[in-house]
Amino acid sequence: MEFHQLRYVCAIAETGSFSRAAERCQIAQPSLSQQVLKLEEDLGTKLFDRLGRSVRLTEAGRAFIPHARSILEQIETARSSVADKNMDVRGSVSVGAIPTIAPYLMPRFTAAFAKKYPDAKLRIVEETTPVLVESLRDLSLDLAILALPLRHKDLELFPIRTEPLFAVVPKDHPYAGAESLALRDLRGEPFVMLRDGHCFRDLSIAACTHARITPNIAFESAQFSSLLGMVTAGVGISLVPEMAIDRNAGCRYVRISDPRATRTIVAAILRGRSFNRVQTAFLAGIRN
Amino acid sequence: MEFHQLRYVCAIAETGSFSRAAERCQIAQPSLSQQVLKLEEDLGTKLFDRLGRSVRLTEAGRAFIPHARSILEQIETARSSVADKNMDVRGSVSVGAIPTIAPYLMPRFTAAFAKKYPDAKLRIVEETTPVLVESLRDLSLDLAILALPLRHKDLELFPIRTEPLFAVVPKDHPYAGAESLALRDLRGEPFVMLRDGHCFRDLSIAACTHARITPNIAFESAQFSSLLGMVTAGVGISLVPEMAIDRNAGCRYVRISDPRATRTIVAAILRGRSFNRVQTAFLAGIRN
DNA sequence: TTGAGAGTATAGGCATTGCCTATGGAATTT
DNA sequence: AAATTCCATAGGCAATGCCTATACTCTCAA
Repeated sequence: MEFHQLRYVCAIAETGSFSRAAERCQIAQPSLSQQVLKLEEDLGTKLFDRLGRSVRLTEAGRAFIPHARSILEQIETARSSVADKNMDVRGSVSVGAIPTIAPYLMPRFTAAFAKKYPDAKLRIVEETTPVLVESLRDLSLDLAILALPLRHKDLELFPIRTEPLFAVVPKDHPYAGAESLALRDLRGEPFVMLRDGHCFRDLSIAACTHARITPNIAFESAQFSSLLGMVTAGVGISLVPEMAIDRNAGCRYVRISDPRATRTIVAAILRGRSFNRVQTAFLAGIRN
Repeated sequence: MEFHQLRYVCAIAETGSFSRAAERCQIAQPSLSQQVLKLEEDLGTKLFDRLGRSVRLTEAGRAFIPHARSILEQIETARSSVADKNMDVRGSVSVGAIPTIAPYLMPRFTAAFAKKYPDAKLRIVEETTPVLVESLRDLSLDLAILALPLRHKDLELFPIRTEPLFAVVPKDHPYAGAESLALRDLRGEPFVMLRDGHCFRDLSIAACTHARITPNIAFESAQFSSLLGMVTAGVGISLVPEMAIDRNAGCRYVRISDPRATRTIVAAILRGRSFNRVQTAFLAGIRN
């Protein structure tokens, strides 16, 4: 039994003629005749009586045709359900972002995205890189906004942006009015930094090590805003990515001139994943 | 979209692996892989994510699989419904018989048939040959028990029995004690016969004509029993087929020795008709 | 009664399809 | 690091579905 055979027998049942059914199905009449014969052999019974020049359903045929019609209808329903799912703007997307990106990138972007896809279901989580990578792997997250470097071959990465690092200094700091400075200029300064586990801390230390300075870490925290408060209080200076600049705080931001003092933000997905319309739109949107 | 593709994707959904699905479907894994790819191209979306060495349904796949399962189930239901109909002992059969056969053949046979097929639905009608032939043609009858000669190419005939003709004479007739007689011996005798429209009348007259006698028809009726009454009363003699012999009547039956003085009874169906189990059984039964 | 027309069935040919085996590529396990 | 496992690709081939041509039968009109 094949689908085209079902289409042919239904066409015969509707038109009352092999020839007209063949026209409707856009095949030659002998081809249709052969396929009907084949189906009848497969089922072990005649579906049509050939009475001279007219054709009539047999009892078995009358029993069969409603099933055949239903199957063909369900094929269309199956196609539609897949097409709908594929184009559904009511889909969901789960996105993770690391804490040094989430508060600066996600609010504005997700507000704009929700406006564009009002029926989409967004789920945003803020976690560290290892946690987010694991969630991508177990498929509880569709997308993660991370920072390089990453060494996961099973992830497919889409660059979003590369931003310079800035030194945050107290208002009365000698470098407060400088247009830029080199990392080596910060040798001997006390630092306030994110604690272990944050990839930005690793990035900062890597940049310092490359500039041959060993940062004296006077204070650690889990969020930039705490760090900024400490800088304002004169406890020490810090490094932040450009997106974390807060113009209203009592600090000054000075661009780091070292060419390697940058952070590349990426969107990461698990390699091999297929996405629905909403997920695809989110990924496309956040890259622009 | 083809049935085998649906079988393959359902097997993957159930086993979680292309390789195990291929085993279950008894085809090589590359063949299954290609068919899944073809279905995905046809639908325009991925049904499965290939994640390293594991496979997982996509959203579109999760939407599709229930439909695919339902379609495959319905295919089996369709097959079953046809097979059931083909083997159903509760089917119906409509049979016609001409008046010179019906009262002698149908009662005993239909009683035996009803005992053998208690759930079958029998419908028996008694009509003349032209009416029965027309009913076969418009499909209101499945089978007709008729007598030769017939000249209908659209009918398929199955011989039941050939029986000799008998002369019916009064008890005190000179031939009453004869073992047999030739038709020519009846020249000059008055006849009582069935009226026009009955094929047995045509048969009788044809036999007489062939024997070179012109029967003097003193009385006509529509049934043998009336004819028998007239013979008993001495109004004339008659011809009857063997099956119409009534041993309890006040007449004597003498076999006609002319070799052409016979009647062949046949079961007739419309050429090209397919039959259900009950109709097939009836036809087979009445031929034995 | 005869010939034309209409409809289904058969025959043979051919492009396409579904399956095969062999093997490549990548991930996972030992 | 090597072996194993799983899916994907490649090339070959038998089976299939369609084609055209035509046979056969029935119906209709002259």
